[in-house]
Order: sequence, then structure tokens, then C-alpha cells
Amino acid sequence: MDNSSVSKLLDDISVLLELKEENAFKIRSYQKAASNIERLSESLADIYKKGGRRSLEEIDGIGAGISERIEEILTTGKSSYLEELHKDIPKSVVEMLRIQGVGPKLVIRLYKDLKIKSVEELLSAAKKGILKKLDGVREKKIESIIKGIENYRKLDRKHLISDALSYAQALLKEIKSHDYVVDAVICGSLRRGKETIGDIDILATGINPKKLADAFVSLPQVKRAIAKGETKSSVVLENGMNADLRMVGPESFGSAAHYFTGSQQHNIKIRKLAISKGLKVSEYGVFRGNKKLAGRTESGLFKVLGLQFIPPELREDSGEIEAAARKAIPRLVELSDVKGDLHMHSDYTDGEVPIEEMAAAAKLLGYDYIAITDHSKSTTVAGGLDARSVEKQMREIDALNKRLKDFRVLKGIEVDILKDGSLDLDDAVLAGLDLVIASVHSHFSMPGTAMTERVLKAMHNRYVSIIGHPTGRLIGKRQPYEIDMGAVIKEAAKTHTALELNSFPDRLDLNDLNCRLAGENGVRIAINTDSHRPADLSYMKFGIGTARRGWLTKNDVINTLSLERLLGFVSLKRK
DNA sequence: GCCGTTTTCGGCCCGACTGTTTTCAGTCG
Repeated sequence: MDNSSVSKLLDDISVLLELKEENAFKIRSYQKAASNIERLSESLADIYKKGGRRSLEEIDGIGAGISERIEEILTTGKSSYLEELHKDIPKSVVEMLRIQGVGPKLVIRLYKDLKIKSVEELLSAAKKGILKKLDGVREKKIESIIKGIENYRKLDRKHLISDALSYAQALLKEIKSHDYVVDAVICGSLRRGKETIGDIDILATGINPKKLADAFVSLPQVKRAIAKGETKSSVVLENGMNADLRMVGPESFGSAAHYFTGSQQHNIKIRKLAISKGLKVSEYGVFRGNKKLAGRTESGLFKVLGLQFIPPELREDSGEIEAAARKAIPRLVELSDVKGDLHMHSDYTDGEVPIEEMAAAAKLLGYDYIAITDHSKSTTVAGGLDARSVEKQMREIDALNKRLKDFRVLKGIEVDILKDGSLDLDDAVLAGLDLVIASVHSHFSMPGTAMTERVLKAMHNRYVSIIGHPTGRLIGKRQPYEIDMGAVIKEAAKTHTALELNSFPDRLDLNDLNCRLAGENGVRIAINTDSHRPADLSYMKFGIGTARRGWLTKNDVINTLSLERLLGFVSLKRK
């Protein structure tokens, strides 16, 4: 049982407790435990194996009660408490909560008073006017429920950060184009660099919030408005996403940006910290009584709380506030630190353009080097290279390097890790290359132990400098294959093998948690784009965002090194 | 249910918008 499954069950418990109108703080305890577990980099099962319930209780938000629930979940795979709760409230009733504007109070009345058990029954009841039997439900509420259901059905849930970002930037541009807008920024999970995004959040400041709200809800991308007020408006976009616009005065722009960037758990902890210092934090500023101490800038807010500035990517309540209090927030890796890109394809295999064009595009980005890493022969769908084709490509790259000034194209390969952990090309071929990435592209559904052995064996090859997209996941399409990342990370540290952070928006593999674990274990990371065309090179920013979420610094990342030192890293293992 | 440089008991972040209300509950983030 993995962490996110445990987290999901605890979250389910919290939802049912909400429907039972249990103590609100008890509900939040379950929610908090669930979200803390979700962000844990170590496996809960391992923690429990090592120290039992006592070590579970060392995790923030887990006490005697919840550790008992977790113990049962880990040992039996289910929770009798959850099953007990489900006796009174079926799953189809819980689903109604996912409709915008329908909360726990309404759901429980729908179920108890009107015997409505599902979203379908709710829609039909709404259309027949049956809902008017409930106190406080009239025409407008019914209309909003019907629209909420329509939207819920179309909602394809979370969006990749790349898609959400282009949408958000278009909205931002529209908002900024108005004369009465002084400044506007993207906040929310997009600013924190999460791999998938639910809503788009934009903060604006200017002289006429009312006019801006009117303009916002009538943008061409907007399908319908959910709310419109002096400081806050919410809309549903044509692509099914929600977008929120907040408007504050310039004296509150920093504190509002902080509040609106979240995460919610981070905000709660910041506000608690403020209380302990006799202060109050809200989106309008930091206050002692009625006296405002900060708010114009985010850095001012952190400063009056006695904290170092916390980069948005770290704001997940996973130790960043404690670190900021100790002045121990590292300088995270930045896009401008990147000196090269070590994973890309050319028209020798499934890339779209010749090597020279990839090199030219990379040079335009200010890089000093790239590695061309086409597929090896086993990846037949991509037209993978055999030893002969590798020879040919090497000669072409040598010739190209003679023509290029202040730039180097490294001769590389993305060699397949075969089922038994051996590689798809002989060592003699690999030895002639500057850089070898080894990746799994087949037999994804092996048992975890076999898959782990397979990758460990590949790492033992002295020519393998990088393991490509180490978990193989495709966000929204394919689960990571079963692999013990803890073991892979330990072995990577031992063998001087770097792990890839593949920046392709549907990969982001390693993810943020594994990056953090790798960094803590002294493993080097290569942040690559896996580009198949020049435009893909711009995906580097998503890899950087994920690396920052994983607390990585410039020193953790090999493609921030000079060419000389990068080649030194490669030869260290080859010795 | 969790937690403790004021607490092992009594707290638990803070504020906006909507709809149906004559002062607020429900929902959301």
C-alpha cells in the first residue's frame, strides 16, 4: 500500500465525517494527516516497519487515533472505520459534493430529507422543482446546481502545467491590457510549479476593481461567471477550468500574493506562527492589533514574521517555514544556472530536425553544450540506432563541432535497458560516446523487485552516466512502473550515476518528492528536456520548477556545470 | 483528532461571495 492510497482513505474518512456533521477540527485533523502523508518522501509502510505506530506518530499531524487507522490500513489494506461510516452514506451520495456550490450541509439534507442518492437523481430532482421543498433553496440555487452538474460532467479534472500556463498567460495579458490595472500576477499552484493544475488564480491591483471584474467575467474565454464582487471574481473557462481573479490595493499586493499563492496548508501554518507572535496575517497584510506592519511586498511579510523569504515552489508546509526560521532555505537552482541540455533527439530517430538545427536552437538559449541522445535499436518504433548508425552520427557530430564556435555537441545515446538489465548496445560502442543515458522503454509491468534489479544492474555499467525518466510515468496516462526508488537513489549515490529529471510536461520524472530524496542522499540530477523539436527545449522551465519543489540547488544539478566539469563527472565513473 | 518557548486542556487561519436572509449560513479557497 503506497502513501497516496493511505492518504486517499484518510481523506475519504474526512469527507464522511463532514457529512455526519462531526466536529470540524476532527475533520481537519484527518484532512491534514492525509495531505501530510501525500507529501511524505519516505514510504509510510517502511516507517511503520521500522518503528511501528510510535514512528508513525512522529509525523506531523498524526497522533494516537490516526496512527491506529493507518496501522489497520497498512496491515489489512482497508479501514473498518471507513466502512462503518459508509454504512450510513453510500459512495454515490458523496459524489454530489464534487459539484460546485454543493457542500456537505446541502448533500446531507438532499439525502436525508429528499432521499436523493446520486448526481443523476439530483439533476432530475432539480429540473422537476422538487428541491424547492428544502428550506433556503429557491430558483437561483437550483439554477446554479444544474449548471454545476453540467460543468462537473465536462470537467476533465487536472490539467498539465504546460496547458494551464498558456491559458493563464493569455488571461493575464488580457487583464494587464486594461488601463486601470497597475499590476497583475499569476498565483496559486501554477506559481508553485505543481505538475498538474486545478484552477488558475490571478491577482491584480489597480484603480477600478469593479470595472476590472466586469471585464474579467466577459472575457471571450469565459463560459460563465460563478461569482463577481469588489475584490474577488470566479469564472468557468471554456476549457472547463475555473479561474479566480482577486483584486486588492497596492498596499496589500504582497500579502495578497502570498495568500493567493498558498498552499493552503502553508498559509495556515504561517497564520498560526503569526498568532504565536501576537500578530495576525490575512491577505490584507500583517497586523499587530490595528497597526499594519507589512503587506506591500511578500518579502516584507516574511521579514516581520522573522522568516527568510520562502520561494513559492517550497510553500507546501513540508518544512520550509521551520527552515526559513533557521535561515536555512537554500538558494534553489534557477533557469539561468543551466548551461546545457543532455537529452534530445534528432532526425536520426524520432526527432523532427537535423542535429545542426537542435544545436542552433540550444545556442540561442545561451547554452554552452547539448548532448544528442537518440534511441538505440530495440526501440524500433522510433527507428533506434545500431552500432553502425551510431558511428555515422558520431562522424557527423565531430564535423559539426569543428564548425561551431563556443559550443559543443556531445555524442550521446539513450540506450535501452533490456528486460534483464543489460544494455542494447555493446560497451565498445558506448565507450566511444561522450555521454550515455540508459532508459526503460519496454516491459513496464514487471514486478517491483525485478524492475528495481533491472535498473540497478544498468547503473552498474561504468558507461551509464544518467538513468532517463526513472519511473516511466506519463501524467494522466500511465502510472509509474513498480520500482523501489529508495533503492535506486542509494545505488545512484554509490555508483556516481545521475538520475534524470525529464522536463517534458507529461513526465516530470523524477517528481518533486523523489528529487528531494535524491538531493538528500547526495545524488546528482540531470534536468533534461527530451526534446524532439527545437520548441521542446523551452520545457526546461518545468523541470527547473519541479527541481525547485524538490529543494535542489545548482550544486545538485550536473547540467549547471561547465563543459569541462561535466565531462569530469562522466569520466569519474568510467575510471 | 492533534498539539504545546504562555497550555496535557482548550484551543484549532481568515476572509469573500451568494442566496435567501432582515442578520446569516453555506460554500469556497
